Amino acid sequence: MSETTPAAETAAPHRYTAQLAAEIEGRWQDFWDTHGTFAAPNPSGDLDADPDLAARPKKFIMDMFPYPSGAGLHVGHPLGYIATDVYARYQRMTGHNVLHTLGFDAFGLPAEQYAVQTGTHPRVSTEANIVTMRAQLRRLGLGHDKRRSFATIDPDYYRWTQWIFLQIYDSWYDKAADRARPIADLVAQFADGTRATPDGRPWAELTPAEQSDVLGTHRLAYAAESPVNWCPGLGTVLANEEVTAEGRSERGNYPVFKANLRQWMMRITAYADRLLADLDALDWPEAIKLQQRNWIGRSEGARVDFPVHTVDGAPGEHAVTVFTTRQDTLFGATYMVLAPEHDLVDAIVPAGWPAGIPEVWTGGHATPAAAVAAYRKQAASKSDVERQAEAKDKTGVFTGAYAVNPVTGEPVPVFIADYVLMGYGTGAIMAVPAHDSRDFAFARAFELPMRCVVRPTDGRGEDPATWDDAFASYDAEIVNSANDTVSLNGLGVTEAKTAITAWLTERDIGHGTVNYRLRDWLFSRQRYWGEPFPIVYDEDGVPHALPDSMLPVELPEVDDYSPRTFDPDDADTSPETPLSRNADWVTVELDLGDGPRTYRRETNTMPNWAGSCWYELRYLDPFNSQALVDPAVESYWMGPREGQPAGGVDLYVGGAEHAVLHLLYARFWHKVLYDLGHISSFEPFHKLYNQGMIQAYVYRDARGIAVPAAEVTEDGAGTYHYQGEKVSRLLGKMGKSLKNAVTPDEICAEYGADTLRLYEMAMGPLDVSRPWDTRAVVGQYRLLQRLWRNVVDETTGEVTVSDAEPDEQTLRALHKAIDGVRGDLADLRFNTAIAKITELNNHLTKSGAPVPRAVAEQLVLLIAPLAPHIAEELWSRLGHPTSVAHADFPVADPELAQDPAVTCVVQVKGKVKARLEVPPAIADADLEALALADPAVVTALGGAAVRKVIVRAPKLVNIVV
RNA sequence: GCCCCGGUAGCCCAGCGGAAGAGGCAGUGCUCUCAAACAGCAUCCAGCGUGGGUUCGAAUCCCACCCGGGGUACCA
Repeated sequence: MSETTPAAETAAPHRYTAQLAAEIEGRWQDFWDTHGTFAAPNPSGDLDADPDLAARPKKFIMDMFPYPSGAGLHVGHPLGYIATDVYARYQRMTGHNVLHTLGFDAFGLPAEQYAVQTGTHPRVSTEANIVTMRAQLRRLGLGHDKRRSFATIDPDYYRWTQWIFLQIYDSWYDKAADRARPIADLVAQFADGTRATPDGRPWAELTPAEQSDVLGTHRLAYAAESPVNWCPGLGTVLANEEVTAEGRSERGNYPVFKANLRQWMMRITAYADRLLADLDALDWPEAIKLQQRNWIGRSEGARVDFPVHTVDGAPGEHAVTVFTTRQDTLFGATYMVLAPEHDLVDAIVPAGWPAGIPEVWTGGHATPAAAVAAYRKQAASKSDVERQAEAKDKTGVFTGAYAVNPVTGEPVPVFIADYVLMGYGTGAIMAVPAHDSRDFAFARAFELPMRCVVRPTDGRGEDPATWDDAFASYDAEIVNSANDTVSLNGLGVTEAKTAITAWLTERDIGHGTVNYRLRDWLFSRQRYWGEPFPIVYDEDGVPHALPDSMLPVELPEVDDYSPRTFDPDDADTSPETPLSRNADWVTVELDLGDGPRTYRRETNTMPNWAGSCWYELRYLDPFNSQALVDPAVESYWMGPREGQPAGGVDLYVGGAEHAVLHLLYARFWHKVLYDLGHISSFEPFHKLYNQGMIQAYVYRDARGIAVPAAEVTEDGAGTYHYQGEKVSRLLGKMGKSLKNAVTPDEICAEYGADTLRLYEMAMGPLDVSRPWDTRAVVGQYRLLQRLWRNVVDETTGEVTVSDAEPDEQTLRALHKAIDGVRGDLADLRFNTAIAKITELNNHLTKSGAPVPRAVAEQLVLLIAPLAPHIAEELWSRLGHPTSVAHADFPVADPELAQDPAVTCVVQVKGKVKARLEVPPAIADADLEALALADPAVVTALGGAAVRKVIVRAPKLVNIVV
């Protein structure tokens, strides 16, 4: 955009230019800060300031916690922040006490990696980034309650993160009560014998270490040896949720390996059912609910024991338990598969191959043990990518052992194969090749028998030998499924499941069960830049929780905070925690109640999800030093109420990429705190909204390298050039590396923050992704210029509004706009709200006359949530001494919002033949008579008999002949 | 493979059972200007991805398919 020339400035010295916008915006931002315009009062406590405001209905509006990136913001980042700000401002103007603020999620890998790259201490670089980001966001005019902003790295904040960890650590899940309870209750049960210890000895006879181990199997936060995702390239272990389907780290895209390590875990699985069930009460996008449901992966089925005998051993020596959702097909189970890592494999492998087995079963090995060892080695060396790529080609090997199908009594061979996963169900399956496509593929590859036990409904016949794939439908009848004591023949799938489950239960062979895909949450990381655990170990290695008085456990200053990383492909490495290098800090003398003793600190740190698991609660009461949140304050802002049975934040806006990770973890912590009586809501976020992405064109040269988008030229024929060379164009993400980033700072400088806000909101619906187009920004700038001109004389700077009464047409346009804008803003349809404001403003511009004051003021109020700076300025120039932020939003007069006459379309056989101007309240009968009497209609009918008349007063009459 | 979301003027998008268009960008012409930019005024532009169906009537509802985006993936 070109500079305003001196000539133009002379002609219109008071025009709304970027310079004027910048001046106005800076001035009002200062005003808001000075006057605490957006400070939301609490009903009690140290933020209790304004009882009148606190008496209003509340709205708690939140954005997802950003991490303060060192790279700076591009225009895509603030999209959600602007949207929540517009919504919050609208709610504030419609009589609500609105809490809206923004803090920073400043621990974790991104902040640490940035710090490592730039060679500065994470705290220094992170705090500098926060300062930069705060300045960038301030420029947008966001109405945040800045008193309530904090960062997760503030010791005052992570003191409570640690406190919550201890609450979780000191809790267990009481299945009978279906809630978490203090671990002390469990200790009491063990102590008084209500609950037996695992080995039956009295509780008091267990050593402290043994007691600690027993409690560890119940605690909601526990340390355990388990197979975890070890990422040498990052030097840390990762949660399942942080590993992509390709078996790489979500951050950095490094290979991830399975390793058995002692790590902290969170028993989120205890909450699987509630996390699933409570989704129903939430106002979330269905897609996100679906992703959470899939992640939790509840499936109903049965566990069935298959006795296994080896050729050498006695029958029934071992039993392999399988999990199946198709217990109705048990008669069709013709072989079994164990995961290669299954711990029963070694116990059942015989010394030699049984006689007469097909050659493919042995994998060419001389003994079962050799075959198993070779297959295990091969399976372990395969990356998940390879495993996935080869998913269609089933591999495996016979263990040499046979199990007994408990309903048919037939021996079934037991295989190991990597298509059965150790981590799901029991790590063992019964294979029903006729009715499961994976088993079918395996059976074909290994010449295994199939038995049809569900009659196909697609006419393929009952001989699986002739089939191309398994028949897996549920909507069919069971056949070939009977023994001496039970018959499923003729039953449907559902009835058969019930019947066979009852039969299995009666004989103690199996039972109905529910299985979850969800696993416990790996909670420790080998990082410096995270919350330290408030845990120390004594000389016996028994963990001890630190008392409240010793919190926070602050991160020590260290010289070397870098993670120890390794060759990304070297699986034979193990993590080293940066904190362990600091002996002075690790070894500590404490008095935990039995005199001063020497302890060793936990040197893992918490994952970056920890700080974002509960921040919504701290916004409510950020300075409380006695509790994480005052219960009265929590209940005021988040408590359950009409339409929000679980309570929670009224509106939570953020990207869909957090569908599982953050949202699941935060819900889990919230429920624990609820169970322990600290809060009254049992869901953190009532309404969730996912904003779309702002995309941008990526231009690449012949080598495929991105070229600066700003310097690409377009010719008429839709081809693009950079420095004379043809380049390709593709819609993608916006970012520095793609050389297509546009920053809010440059748009603000060019047009002002109000224009940027309007443009981002006008581009399209909030939840849809759309491409950024810098050229189009000027449209919103023009709107603001016209608005300005409708109130202020560009030459003199005088307010030009008249005291005349508005004419009827203008009044109607105004009330129609008010009516529409209210609905649109309340429903986050900012794009259409802006269109309606533009329409009204254009109407006033076209009329040419000075705008009546009454109309100008209402117009300013209408646009105030969207373009708050210009609204404040005009509001002030119109003579109002107070901020527009708490002014009342206009209310439409329903009479005026409706047109006095509407055009009614008269159709004959669906074709428009006449138009009538009728009052909107006209009765159906009157309208029909009017239509039938219309000369054009009479002509069109040509005397034909009228069969039917459809009347949709007042807009349409359709005559069928 | 499966599951979501979306395909309406050159572009971004309204309309979501009843005359295809709310708003914006770009284009074109004109006004202002010495000229240009800015600004203003006017104007051009689609038959709603494709094919079926339901209906008096479909961009809107249903089915199938195509294209684009996202998610997920041997979960027994």
